[in-house]
Amino acid sequence: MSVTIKDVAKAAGVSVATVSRVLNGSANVSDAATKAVNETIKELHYSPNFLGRNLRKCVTNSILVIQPSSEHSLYPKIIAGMQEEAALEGYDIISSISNETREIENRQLNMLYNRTVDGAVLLGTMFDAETVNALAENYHIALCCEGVEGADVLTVAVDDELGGYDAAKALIGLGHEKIAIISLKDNIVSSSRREKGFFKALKECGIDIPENYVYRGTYEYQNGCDAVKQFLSLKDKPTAIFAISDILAAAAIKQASEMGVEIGKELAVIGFDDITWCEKFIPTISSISQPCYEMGRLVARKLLSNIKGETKDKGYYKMAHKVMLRESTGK
Amino acid sequence: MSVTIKDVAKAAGVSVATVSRVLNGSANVSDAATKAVNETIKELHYSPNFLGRNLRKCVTNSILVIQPSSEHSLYPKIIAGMQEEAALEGYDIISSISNETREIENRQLNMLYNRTVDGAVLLGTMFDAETVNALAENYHIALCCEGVEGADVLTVAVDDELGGYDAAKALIGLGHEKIAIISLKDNIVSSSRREKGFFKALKECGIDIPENYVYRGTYEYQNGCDAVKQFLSLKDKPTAIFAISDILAAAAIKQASEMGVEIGKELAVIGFDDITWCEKFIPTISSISQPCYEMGRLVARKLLSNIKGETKDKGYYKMAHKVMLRESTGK
DNA sequence: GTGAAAGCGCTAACAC
DNA sequence: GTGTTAGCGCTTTCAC
Repeated sequence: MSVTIKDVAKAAGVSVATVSRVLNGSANVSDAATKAVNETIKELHYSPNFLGRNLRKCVTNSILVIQPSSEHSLYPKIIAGMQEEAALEGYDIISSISNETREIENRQLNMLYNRTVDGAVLLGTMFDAETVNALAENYHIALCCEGVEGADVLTVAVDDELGGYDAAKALIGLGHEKIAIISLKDNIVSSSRREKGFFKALKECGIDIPENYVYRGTYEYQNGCDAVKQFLSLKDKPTAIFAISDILAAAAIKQASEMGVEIGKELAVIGFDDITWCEKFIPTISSISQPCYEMGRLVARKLLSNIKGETKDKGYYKMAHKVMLRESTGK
Repeated sequence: MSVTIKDVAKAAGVSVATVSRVLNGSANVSDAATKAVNETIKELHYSPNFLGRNLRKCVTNSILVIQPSSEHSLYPKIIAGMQEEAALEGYDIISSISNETREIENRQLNMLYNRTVDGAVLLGTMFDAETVNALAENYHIALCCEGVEGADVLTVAVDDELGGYDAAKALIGLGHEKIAIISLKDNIVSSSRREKGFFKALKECGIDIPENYVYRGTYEYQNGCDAVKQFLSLKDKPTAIFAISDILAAAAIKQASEMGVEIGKELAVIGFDDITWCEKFIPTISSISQPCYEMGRLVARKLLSNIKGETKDKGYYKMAHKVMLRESTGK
């Protein structure tokens, strides 16, 4: 059906080996042969079948990235960084979405098992340390954005604890002492670290918050609304809120606004991640910024280096975050 | 290095053919053999190498989807729909981002040329009709979300013209007559159709708008701001704006708010696409909703049917949109 | 019900 | 500088 290397060889009057050599720019091929082959390739619209090539070479030149969710606007930026870096080595990045489902995630990892890709990057995984470690034992994988507690796997992420710490410090620095937090019920590494850093900062500054200043739910937008409803129903209302994600921060802001609270004046809100909408929102949202693009580049570079066998890097790389203060925390 | 079908055959005491039969559930294999093979597979942690399988079968069971941009929040929903539908047929969806660059898009289409995927869906392409047609001639491709004028290729999209028409009608229905539009300078099919529909509605209702009620720029957020600055600097200001994308609508709203205009009262704004943030924004944004998930499902189903050779469908499927009225157009 | 063997398209020894 | 050939891992006829 489709034109193969054999067809090209025949039409160009050379052997398949020569065609292959031209294709791969390897070894010595006479100018005449090179020209003949290249012309024939164009004429016949030949494109090498990578299934054959990859099978033979035992590489695919592509790596998979699995996104747990499609709604998280950091991921595309990370992937863009990976793409840029991977392209330098002739690698493609292909991505898929697991919908935070272990079953789907595993199905997608099949590409790793069945050698359709050379490696995989998990932007947050549903697997536990044991599973991830076993995976890393046999394949080239890396975690990005979200580590796994106890995993001994190449990881690139911000220092979430320090991020949470800095968020709290920023609020304290603005004079707040009644600070509430919107966090997660589930024990997600990044968020529990952010929470940990938050409390560490409070403790350092001698600030003690009541239990009902802590709301734990899910990442869902609605949870941010519910949290604020709880906070604003208290007789002693908080004057500031740290939300462990921007979506929750946006929800908190919207809910508070609807309840007539002036954001940035009566109530300060800071989020985490610094998604694009933070500076498009009304008011603009303060946040902790992750260097997504750089994270993507780094994780790709490290993983590729592992794949190429140059290293067997299982390091945990902590990237520097930035505190972005905007209208939601006052001016 | 890694365990192959041969290893399994040897360990299980059968031939590779039998292992293959068990793997594919094909033909008759004795219970004993089946059991032996399955057990050996588990023991050896065997996973078939798809490069071999795919090469042999001339299929990859995966289709590629190319996103022009990573910032468009409709795409993930469309892809989710595709994934769901494709899974039914045992197909994987893998995606990549072209950054609206023809060169990158073409590089990613290599996966199609070199048979790494069985087909591709383009969520808006930088290619012209001729190129797209040539592509469709030799490969299985489909367009989704964004058609190409003059292309004879399987396409799934909303009726953009009708969408623009309905948006204008909605504003007119709310009593507006001074209606401005934020559109694109570039001749992108979807936006020019939206614009066309907009003007059609105006004409039908005998409404004539001055030239400076029309702002044409890019998809960039900043353009929405600039547009509003222009509109609000006029002595005869518009009372309503139709933005051909939600990002531009959000920008318009933010800019107008900052200039002290009360959205929904003094100025109505309606966007297009109905991205998630429309109902999270302050105020919530009216928009024209696209049935993303369904579009993804349909395009996957149709493309797969083409791939399977059941059809050679080059139809243009128009999906029904919905008008979502929210706070930005008044209550 | 099972095995032997051909061959998918390609690359890389090896020989000349 | 070039051709011949083995073989990557797999499926599938074709015998038996």
